[in-house]
Amino acid sequence: MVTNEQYARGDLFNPQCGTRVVLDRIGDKWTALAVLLLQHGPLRFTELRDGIGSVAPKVLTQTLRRLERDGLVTREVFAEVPPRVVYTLTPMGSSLIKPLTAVSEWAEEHIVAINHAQAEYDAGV
Amino acid sequence: MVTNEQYARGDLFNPQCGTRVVLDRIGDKWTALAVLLLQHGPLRFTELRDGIGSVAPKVLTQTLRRLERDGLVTREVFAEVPPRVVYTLTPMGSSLIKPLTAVSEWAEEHIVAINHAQAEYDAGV
DNA sequence: AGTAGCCAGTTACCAATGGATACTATCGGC
DNA sequence: GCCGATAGTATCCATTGGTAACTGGCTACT
Repeated sequence: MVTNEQYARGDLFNPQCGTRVVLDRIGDKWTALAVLLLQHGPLRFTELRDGIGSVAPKVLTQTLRRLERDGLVTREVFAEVPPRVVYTLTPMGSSLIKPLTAVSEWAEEHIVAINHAQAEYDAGV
Repeated sequence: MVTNEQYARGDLFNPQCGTRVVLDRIGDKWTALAVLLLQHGPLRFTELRDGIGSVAPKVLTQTLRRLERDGLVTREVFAEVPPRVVYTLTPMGSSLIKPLTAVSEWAEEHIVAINHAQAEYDAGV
């Protein structure tokens, strides 16, 4: 039975809906973090890599290339030695900061409760 | 060189920061979508599975178990035939809806621009 | 009596994504 | 003529996600 109510949920049930497409894109392991890290200004490849700390260069490259393809960051190469590559948020990329920050703030507020819930669950409550 | 500015970025550079831990958790393939789908009320396993459409039952089970462990959803089993299992957002889970909706709205607003950027990138501009 | 079906999964196996480590190109300095 | 710095590739391994088939308890149909 398909009710009005189901429709009122938005078309999240449709795999083609913008939300789902975008979640597929920014919902991988490092994309959201990379955008958040770039919010205060451009960063170089190594700054991102060392900042994240645990990402393999291959994976960081993939992440940044996808962001570039999606029009969320620009990649500027300076033909110097040693080479310098700078990643910068585009206006569209910057506009994503606000919603991502909302998630980030939620995270900071609830991380303790989440850890607590996990401990209870694991204790077999 | 470590500047004040780097500190002002928040401790996103620290892998233990709440934001990063939470992004690791809800940043997998189906978690955010599952929470969004549950926002209008409880759903059964098959409702989620059929609604998402392309998720394997094994993976959906994993996703829901993680959400339960994190204290974001509750899992109620009714000992009927055929069995009935209902997933419901906890208050903490519900509080995540607002930030996730912010991302969702951003997605709906920018999906066209993203597709456009992709097409340009792929055309080798 | 036998069988088929419903729901909420589980099991076994395969594909795709992510991670660790080593290597490359370029050039200036030692 | 060798080292080091940067921004990556290349190669191989680990972890996650996906596919398809099966389970188990009970009901309904034949």
